Amino acid sequence: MEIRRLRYFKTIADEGQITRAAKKLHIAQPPLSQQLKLLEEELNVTLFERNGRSLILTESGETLYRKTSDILNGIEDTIAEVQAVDSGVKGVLKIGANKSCFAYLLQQITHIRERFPGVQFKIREGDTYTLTKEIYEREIELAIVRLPANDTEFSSVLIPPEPYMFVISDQWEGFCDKDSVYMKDLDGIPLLLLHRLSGKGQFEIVTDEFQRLGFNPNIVVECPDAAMLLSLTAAGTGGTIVPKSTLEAFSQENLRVFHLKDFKVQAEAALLWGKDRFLSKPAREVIANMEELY
Amino acid sequence: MEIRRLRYFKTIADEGQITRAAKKLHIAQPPLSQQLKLLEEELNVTLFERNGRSLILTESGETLYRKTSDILNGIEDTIAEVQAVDSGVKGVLKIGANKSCFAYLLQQITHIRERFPGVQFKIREGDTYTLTKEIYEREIELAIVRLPANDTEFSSVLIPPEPYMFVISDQWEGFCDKDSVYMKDLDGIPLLLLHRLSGKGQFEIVTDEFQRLGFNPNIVVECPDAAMLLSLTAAGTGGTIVPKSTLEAFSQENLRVFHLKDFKVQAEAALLWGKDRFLSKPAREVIANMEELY
DNA sequence: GATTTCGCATATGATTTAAATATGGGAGGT
DNA sequence: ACCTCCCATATTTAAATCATATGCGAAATC
Repeated sequence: MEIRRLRYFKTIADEGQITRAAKKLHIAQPPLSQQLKLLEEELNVTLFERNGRSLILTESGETLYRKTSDILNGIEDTIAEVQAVDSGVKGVLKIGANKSCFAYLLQQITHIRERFPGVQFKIREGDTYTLTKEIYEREIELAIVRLPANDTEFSSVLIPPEPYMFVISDQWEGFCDKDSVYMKDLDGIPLLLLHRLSGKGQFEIVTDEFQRLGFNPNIVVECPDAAMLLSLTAAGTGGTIVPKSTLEAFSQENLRVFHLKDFKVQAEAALLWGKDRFLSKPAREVIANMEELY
Repeated sequence: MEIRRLRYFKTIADEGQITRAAKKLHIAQPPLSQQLKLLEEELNVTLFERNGRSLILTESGETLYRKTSDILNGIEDTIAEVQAVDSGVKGVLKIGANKSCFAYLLQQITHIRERFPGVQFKIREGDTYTLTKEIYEREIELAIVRLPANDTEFSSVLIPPEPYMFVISDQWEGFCDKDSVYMKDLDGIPLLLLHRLSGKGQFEIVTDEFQRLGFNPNIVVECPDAAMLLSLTAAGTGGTIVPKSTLEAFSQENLRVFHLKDFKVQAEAALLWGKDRFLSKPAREVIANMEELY
């Protein structure tokens, strides 16, 4: 049973006449008579009682008529929904980010919510390795992660490097009173560092930098979660080194923040997605927005 | 959006491959590729992400896929239901009858319930005039009525005439003790007669018969409802004259029944339906059954 | 009651649409 | 590097749909 036939049938039933229905459908009368006949033959059912010039629905016809509206409306709704999803008006954006990149994620979510208020978000958190794997397995479309990352299978928008900041509790006694420090000032301070679950990451970058300057850092905590790290820091466990934007996302009370004057390495992050992957409208919008911003 | 396309789409999604889907659909691969493309163009949406030889549903595609089953099932169910209604397996038989013809109606309902257990009944009760009007207005398909009736607009199956019976309460004192009586025996007995709301009917037939024999009946009740009539009779109000079958339908306690030896007129009834009207399967079955029986 | 009007049905030719065959190209697998 | 598998395009063939012309019967009008 083709939908055109159903639509024809409904119009005939509505108009109570083939001729009038044909006009409404912008076709000639004979093909409409023919299509009705074909529908009846296909269903092997008499749909209209023809008596002279009057058409009256049979019981089978009534039955079909009652269902027809549901079917046609269902199809129209489906088309509308599919197009809404495609246009990004509706849908789910599955996106991941490192905790330390949460500030960027926050920014993009805000942006998408303005452009496409109907879009839902499924957010994954994890280290760069985990998230790239999840892109590969299509569990997420996009990820905002700290570099380095395997970029042979991913396209990316680079986010401008941002400085690492040193953070320590404002209750910490005997620390310098300016707003920037040198690496040597950290000597002896217990350090809490971000640690990735696998692969080379910031932990290695920071420790390498210490080694370059000839220090041997006193690392007391390695933690993969930036929010936890800052919480521990605020509690006075020690000092930590995090990218600047991380501080914006997880702003915490009782923290003092310092520039690190001779810490040359900067935190690099990027928005990643699968090479040649189909991307939803919201995903494309995030990419476009990132490219414009950075 | 044509259903064929939807079916094709669903098959492709199920099989995850155009080639395999084409085999399942018993068509060649190229037209299937083409139809998928046309569907995408029609919706202006990308349904599958094509990457080399793999087809993966996009979010829009997923959305469409989820709805497609509902739509296709809905259509199949509808077809099945329409055909069921047409074949009489399901449906509503709208039928009317005089109260005095209720025995025939009972018989036919029993018959249809055996043949088509799914059929529902809408029963109208009324006098012949009312019921023929209801046929004309399509409120009922069939009517079993006492004659005479306007037969220019109706087709009919005649039911063999049946004798009128005289009925009186068994509490009635001083009445004859045989099982048949003559009209003259009714002289003086208060009579309760069926009366139609309009047109000429049994009331006139019975009174005419009395006049033919030179009696002047003592009519104390005129009532259009046979069941009420018999109830009044059982209560000892008087005697009544009804067709034999009526007694079978509304069998009542405490009644004595007599043949009327010199009452020549017999009760005539018929099954009526609109000339050239479309009739449902159950209606046609009732007609066939009636024709066979009588 | 004759005539006109209206609406459905059929027939035939034209147009559009779908399917089949043949073929090319790109991604995986060997 | 080769072969295999699968999708896409091009072209031809078949089928379905539509339009035009026309006939027929029932209602409406005079």
